[in-house]
Amino acid sequence: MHVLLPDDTRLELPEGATGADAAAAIGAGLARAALAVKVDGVERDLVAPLHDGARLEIVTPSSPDALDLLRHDTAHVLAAAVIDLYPEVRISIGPPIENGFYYDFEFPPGVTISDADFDRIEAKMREHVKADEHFRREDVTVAAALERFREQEQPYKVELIEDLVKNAPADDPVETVSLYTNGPFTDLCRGPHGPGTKRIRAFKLQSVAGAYWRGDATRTMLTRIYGTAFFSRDDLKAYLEQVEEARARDHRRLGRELELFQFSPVAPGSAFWLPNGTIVYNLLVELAREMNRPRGYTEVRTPMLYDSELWRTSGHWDKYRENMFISHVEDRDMALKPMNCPGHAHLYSLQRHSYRDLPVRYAEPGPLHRYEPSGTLHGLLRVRQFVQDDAHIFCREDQIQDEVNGCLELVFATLRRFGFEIDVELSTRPEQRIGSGELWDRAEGALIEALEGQEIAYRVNPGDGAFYGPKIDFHVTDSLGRSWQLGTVQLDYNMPERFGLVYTGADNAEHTPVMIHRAAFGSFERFIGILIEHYAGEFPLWLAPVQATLLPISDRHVPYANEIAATLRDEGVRVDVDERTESIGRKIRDAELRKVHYMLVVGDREQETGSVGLRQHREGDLGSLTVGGFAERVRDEIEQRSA
RNA sequence: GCCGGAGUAGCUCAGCUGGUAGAGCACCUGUCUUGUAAACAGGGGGUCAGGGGUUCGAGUCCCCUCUCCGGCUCCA
Repeated sequence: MHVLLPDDTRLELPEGATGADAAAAIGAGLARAALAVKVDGVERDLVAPLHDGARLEIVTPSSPDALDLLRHDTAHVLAAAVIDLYPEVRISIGPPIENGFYYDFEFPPGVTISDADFDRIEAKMREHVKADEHFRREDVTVAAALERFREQEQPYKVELIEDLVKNAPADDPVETVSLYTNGPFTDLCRGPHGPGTKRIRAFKLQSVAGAYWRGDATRTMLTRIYGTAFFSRDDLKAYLEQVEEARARDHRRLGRELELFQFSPVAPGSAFWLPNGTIVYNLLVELAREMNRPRGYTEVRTPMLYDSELWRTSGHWDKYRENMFISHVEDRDMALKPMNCPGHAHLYSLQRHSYRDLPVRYAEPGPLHRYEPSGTLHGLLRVRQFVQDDAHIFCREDQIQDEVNGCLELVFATLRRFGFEIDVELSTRPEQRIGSGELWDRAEGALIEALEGQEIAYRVNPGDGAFYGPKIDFHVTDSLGRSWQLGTVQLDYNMPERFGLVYTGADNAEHTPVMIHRAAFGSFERFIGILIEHYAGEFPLWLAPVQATLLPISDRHVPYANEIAATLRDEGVRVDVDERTESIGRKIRDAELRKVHYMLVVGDREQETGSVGLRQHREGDLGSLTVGGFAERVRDEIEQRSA
């Protein structure tokens, strides 16, 4: 028989040859490196027999999916080690994930695992690795597998098999399942696996966490152990260093170090913005206003606290009440707004509107409150009080196209400034929805037309739209390669209906407007959290709380420093003066640690010539410059407002 | 909210199996008057998250509450 290799060469092999045989036939080095094979594009074990004419690809450590395979192997080794240590443990699933793998266990009552146990577990794992246990596959009948796992009192495995059978398509019923065994440990597993545990050279257990069985909050909480694995110790080390780098950029840490914001137990989930952070915050709010103004938005201010009647009208009382702060006063239920849309819809209804007035575009950078469960709070990225840069557009059907186009343009213009890569996702009609199919066709069509009209590449996320309409989401990738959902544009036929919104048409009849919800930053809180990590705390000049700091050589130069500071402030530069009685070396060091862009050293020389000694963050000494020259340079740089 | 972990000076942390709280940085004072990443000396500062319990004695052991951290569910 023969197989075809990726470069289309034909490889003759004896009947019944395996992937390992094929690798050996190609070369000894490849045979040693081989982990698995891809037969006609499907991953298989190295020891699986090949069929005549198969397209064959040998999976080695340099193959794209090889790390997943290795990590899956490692997850099995973890389970084997845990069973060694806790024979009573119940096992569930253990897949590879983005940067490693996990395995979920149910430990016997009273047993808890913490990272203090990792040494013991890792030592056990190393025994399995050292033994170079081979991964052996067997295909058994469903009945045999069920019996086996029932006997071993592994209810999660039993449930998995039962569901496999239940969920199989009628024309392709599941009759057998595959089991993989390494050493004493057998697991239900689709495979494939590498040849043996010896390939697991560099692994590390990382953390332990609770995880609901099957991600369902009503079911058992299992103990999840996270780990990672690489083909070489160097790769593992590099990865751990990268994790360390991300930790150093943690916005919660930088927020405190740079005196941007703090949190306090007296207001969980709500930031206290310090003066430096407030500067950044206000600059972003101002940017949002500047984006809105020329695009026909008007700013409005609506109440924070509303009678429950409003929330019943909007549907929030049914669908969103658990996320709202509610208080009972004078026999009425009042709730803080978690979103602006109902207030804006109500505001629209307070006035009469003619078709000539539309579109009406309301923006409101005001605080929102959402009751987020305590366990979900996370620095600025998940808070209970925040401000969205959202706006609501009320328009006629025939205006949707232009308005959506305008929103797309605005979101891109806003986010691009920060040096993010932007991915666009279109979410279409969900199972649970309101409105006719025809309405959805129109709404989705309008979004698609806008995206394609502007030649924006997008991914479709079928069924993930809001119940009232389809949406376009904007995801950005930060400097650490992490993805965040920020902006959104949503079409809404529902809210205007519920609020009975109307406009008078050219035909003198009343018509229902369409509502568009849109935001570019999402929330300022989350956006600043992301920005801090994206820039590692080194904001671009236009956003930096302190743009320049005056460093007098000695006390007698302080008056001159203050004089220059006053001049620069007049020019709109944010500047401070280090008046401490400290050495210049010390002042420079502290300014560098504060990540201040420009350090202006002033001593006798500068005072005599009316200049400043310019030093730039990370760049070092740039020589001397006149005060006017520096002011001009900084002003230009600030005006560009670029990342 | 759920599971696990943690909470000691403003920050980072030490404090062995219970025996009366410590370091570095920061802060304050004094001396030095500094030329491109840390001058020197002295000093103040803690109901050991809060409450209850065990004990002759609790930062240390037990229980409850709060907050934070890592996840899960959820989410801008």
